[in-house]
Amino acid sequence: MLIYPDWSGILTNRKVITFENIKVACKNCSLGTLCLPMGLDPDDVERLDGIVKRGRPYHRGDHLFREADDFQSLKVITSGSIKTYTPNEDGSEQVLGFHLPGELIGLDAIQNDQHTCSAIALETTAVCDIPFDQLESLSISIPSLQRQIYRLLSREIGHETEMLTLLGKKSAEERLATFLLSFSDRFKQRGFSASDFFLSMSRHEIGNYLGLAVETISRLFTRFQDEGLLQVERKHVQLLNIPRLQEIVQGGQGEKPQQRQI
Amino acid sequence: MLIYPDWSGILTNRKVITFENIKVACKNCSLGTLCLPMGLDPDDVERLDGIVKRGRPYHRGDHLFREADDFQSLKVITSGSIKTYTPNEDGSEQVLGFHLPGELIGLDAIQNDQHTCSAIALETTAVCDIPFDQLESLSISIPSLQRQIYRLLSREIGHETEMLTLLGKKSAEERLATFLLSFSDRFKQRGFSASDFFLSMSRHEIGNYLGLAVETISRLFTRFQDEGLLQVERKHVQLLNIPRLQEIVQGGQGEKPQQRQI
DNA sequence: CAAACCACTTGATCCAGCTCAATCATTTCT
DNA sequence: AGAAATGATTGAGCTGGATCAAGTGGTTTG
Repeated sequence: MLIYPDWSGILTNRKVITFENIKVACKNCSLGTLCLPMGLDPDDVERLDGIVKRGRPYHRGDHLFREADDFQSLKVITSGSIKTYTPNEDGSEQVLGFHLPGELIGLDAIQNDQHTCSAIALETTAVCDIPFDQLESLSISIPSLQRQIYRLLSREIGHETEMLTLLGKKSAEERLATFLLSFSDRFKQRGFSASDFFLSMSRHEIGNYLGLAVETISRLFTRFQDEGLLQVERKHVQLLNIPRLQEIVQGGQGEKPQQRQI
Repeated sequence: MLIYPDWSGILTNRKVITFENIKVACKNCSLGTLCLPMGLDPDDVERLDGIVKRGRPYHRGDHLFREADDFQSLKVITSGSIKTYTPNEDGSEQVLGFHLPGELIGLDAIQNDQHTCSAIALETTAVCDIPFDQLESLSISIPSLQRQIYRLLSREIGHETEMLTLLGKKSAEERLATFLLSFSDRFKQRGFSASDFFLSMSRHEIGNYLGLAVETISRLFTRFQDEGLLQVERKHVQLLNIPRLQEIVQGGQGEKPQQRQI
């Protein structure tokens, strides 16, 4: 599924090639408009290319990094998908996000040069590695890159802010609808169908992410299907009534304005 | 309460002084170790001083900015306290945070040069204004400042991540204990008592922030008081058993590890 | 190809926290 | 000072979603 790099040359045994050295060309990458180089001029993208590395692809269940690992580089997903989560003291975890191609992960680790969450591949996944110290140096000499990094960090804050509202105020129904439409939008942005896609994560992980029990997720899928909003079979989802889902996200039917505070 | 600037000279009418022009000296500020200049060397702090402005103080209920306002500058609180929140379509709101002296607000606005939340003073509050375009320029010539901004943005992401776990997984009791200990720590960092302080926000706002009803907050305060964990009267809180509150934050009594996923 | 396992679904029951409602206390307004 | 509005507390009852339990189908393993 999704955009896929061509590993054929690499996987033949003509020659041993260290993955570390594979040259990546942001300028040819289809993710250009979503990814870090977005809005940079061609010369600067060239310089960025100089520090970006592509590593070996990850398989389902492989970790990109774990909480408390030293922070070396930001990762940009180029294909596949990633789950980030924080392991809690007890064996449980909080899922923080699901990440698609073009998205940057590891931003939380800049603070202390140490990862504060873990990242695991949900399917076969390729990433670009951007060593952060080099990115930092480069951003001193490329103001538009510096600006871009500020914006990306700020965007991440904005995303998390939206999640706070989701978890603080929304009903189970609203949460799942929001979740589905988020994927719909993101797939669309990436040139895929907005209404027919595969979710790479389990019901359990969806529930964890949305602050709901697995059973609730399962029941909601059934309910949405019964109401003709979607068709779901295992990980395959087809949205049949996006406008109605959008209504649900807006607060479903009966609003109730809250009294002001202060 | 808290650190207070001396306005006496300004408020006399010897001379009209525009507040915009008041020179701020980060190097003399008691918040140095908490605030933006943290870790910069003295020369660089001097240059930062060149762009920092102090405006007129805000009174309870005044807005520092509102959602959708153009983004001009980051704000650092120097005294008082601020609530940030996102107004929802209907009249309700989601409280995003409560901010104390030394804390930076407006970081979410960098993304689109537009504020995505509103900020309102909970009491008389003074702030420093840091015009962001100037900060950005300055950070190109001061690498350690650039680094500091990256870290602050990353730290904000980390905070919000913790809130996601709070809202996604914790019980009402755990949420309020976390909330109280967060203030305890932050007051302590600022040189105030860790166990005796005033909360400047209403029960309603606490509830909104923690994803709980007002009544739940009220009942929990009563319960905690009955259990001897704290003494509360209106906005005045005295923590009597911080270790026990810490236990509650850790998950109270009976843990229950969750099954792994994947 | 069976056996074991796992993800998911569905049903039944339970309960933490919400909602509704009444009372008080405090602040603000006239 | 008295009235009105706002904020906080407390009680009673309700409910959305959790938990517990059982069953189903898909997938992996030996």
